[in-house]
Amino acid sequence: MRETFYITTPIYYVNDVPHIGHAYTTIACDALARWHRMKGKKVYFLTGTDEHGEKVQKSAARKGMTPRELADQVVTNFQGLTPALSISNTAFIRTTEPRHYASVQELFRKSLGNGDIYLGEYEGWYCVPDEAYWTELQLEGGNCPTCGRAVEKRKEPSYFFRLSKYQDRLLSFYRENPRFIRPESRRNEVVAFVEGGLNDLSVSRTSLTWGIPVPEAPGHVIYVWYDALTNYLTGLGYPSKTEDLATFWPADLHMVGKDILRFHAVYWPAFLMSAGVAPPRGVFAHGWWTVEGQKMSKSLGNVVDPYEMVRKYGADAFRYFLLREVSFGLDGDFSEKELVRRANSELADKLGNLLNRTLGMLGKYFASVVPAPEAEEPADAVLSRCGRETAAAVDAAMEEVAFHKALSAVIEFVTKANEYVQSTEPWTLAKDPSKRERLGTVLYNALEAARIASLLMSPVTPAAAQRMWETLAPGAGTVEGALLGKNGAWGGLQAGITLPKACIVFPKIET
RNA sequence: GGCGGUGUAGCUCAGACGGUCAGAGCAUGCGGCUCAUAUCCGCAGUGUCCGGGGUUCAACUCCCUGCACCGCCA
Repeated sequence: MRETFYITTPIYYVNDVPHIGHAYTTIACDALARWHRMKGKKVYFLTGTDEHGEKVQKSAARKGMTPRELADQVVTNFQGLTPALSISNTAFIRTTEPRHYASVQELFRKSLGNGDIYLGEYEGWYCVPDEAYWTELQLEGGNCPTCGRAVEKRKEPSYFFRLSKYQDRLLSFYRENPRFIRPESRRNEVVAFVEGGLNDLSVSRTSLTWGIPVPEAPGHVIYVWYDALTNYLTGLGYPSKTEDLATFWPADLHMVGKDILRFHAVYWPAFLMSAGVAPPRGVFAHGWWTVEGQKMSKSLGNVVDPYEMVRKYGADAFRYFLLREVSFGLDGDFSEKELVRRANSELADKLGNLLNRTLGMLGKYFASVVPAPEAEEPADAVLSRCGRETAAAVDAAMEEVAFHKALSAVIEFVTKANEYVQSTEPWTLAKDPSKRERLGTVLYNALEAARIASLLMSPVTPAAAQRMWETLAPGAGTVEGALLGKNGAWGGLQAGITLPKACIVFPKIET
């Protein structure tokens, strides 16, 4: 097992307003980061913002600000996601930072130096009023797709990256690293795309001013993807030979939405190969959300605001729903009714109630002091085995980035634990003084199941898991500091300690 | 137009190498418990496994074909 884990979100375009898509990617990364930390790895988790380009420049001009002033103002929309969604990122990068300029220019120089970047001419359909280029395909009825006005063919000098040269190297890279692109179906698409041949890529513009200057080429500004993708390297300190860079590069996983898979799975490794830097180990393309059965769009006014969801339901329930509802990688439908249903039925009624009902009996029958487990009966063995198997199943699921599988395994285990309580009937045992040892054993096992479950849930519902953890393991530190190997073993619940009489971890959401 | 994928209970989906594979969850109906956040547990279903051919002793599972939907590319 590798001892380190470097995971990234895409950098979000600062001109956008955060929506469920941003939240989704970030939450998925956070759950993985937390999981790998729990396995004892050193984790670096990077997120940030993309702040250059046409749109920022124009928005700023409209507001009478410099692009940088605007960026400084709106970057907080994304930085605020960290506390709101309980995100545990290591760092937050902005492409307007001087260190990023140095990083991009250095990478650019490398490819310029070996001839992979050359000066050519970019030609496209230009909309004068919008100051934007469009490709033949993007045009609508021969006109600008955003304003509908006529476009004209224009040329400008541009630096190109010799992407065409990398077709074979990319294909063999995919072959040698079958898990580089996931899920499988997306991998096939990318391979087919590359097999179809690659065109050289325009990586600079003279029609743009808000961006990173091409070194020694006045008037040229580095264009979108070359600038944006490089953030993953800058975040670790590139081009300085920092300890972080040595420790964490190549990245283990770039988490992306399916719309930007190609840039990450084709362009990015090619840029790196050219510059003599190792390509990342993995890219995972996740799906999109519809909202209440409809496509999410500004014009429909159904854009889901993550801040509002957190205000209404709490970060844990929101995170849980996003990762539980769909097979990770596929599209899903976001429905508040479904969110509430899942949170109430699975988090409150099954998981929360397992803990609370058991604490109630512990208070009543043992003055809240945890008894030591005595002679093991078959039902106990079944439960503890299930606990161990669940931990292994969650581990396997997280390795394949299948959050839905991990979570359904935990809920299944919790259901088994509730069945265990139901079938052992501690309330009946309590009426017979000769069954006191058995009663103690049953309650111990039920509490232990809740403790294991809280640990396994912690990457997805960190705040609630923490409440459970400090209830069941008082003084044992935070759940974030817990290790799966050490704290996840069955029997970790300490006998003799006094626990609270009740603990409502997930209040029911009233509708 | 090219390549790839999907089509299984009302809904969302699982179904390794063809023979207890016809399943789970939700929703629905009925029953049980009482420790608990009116929570938990049990039982019961319903299915032309998209249509049509074929291979086989045997196909939801393999092959061909038709239809529908989706993705990527052009």
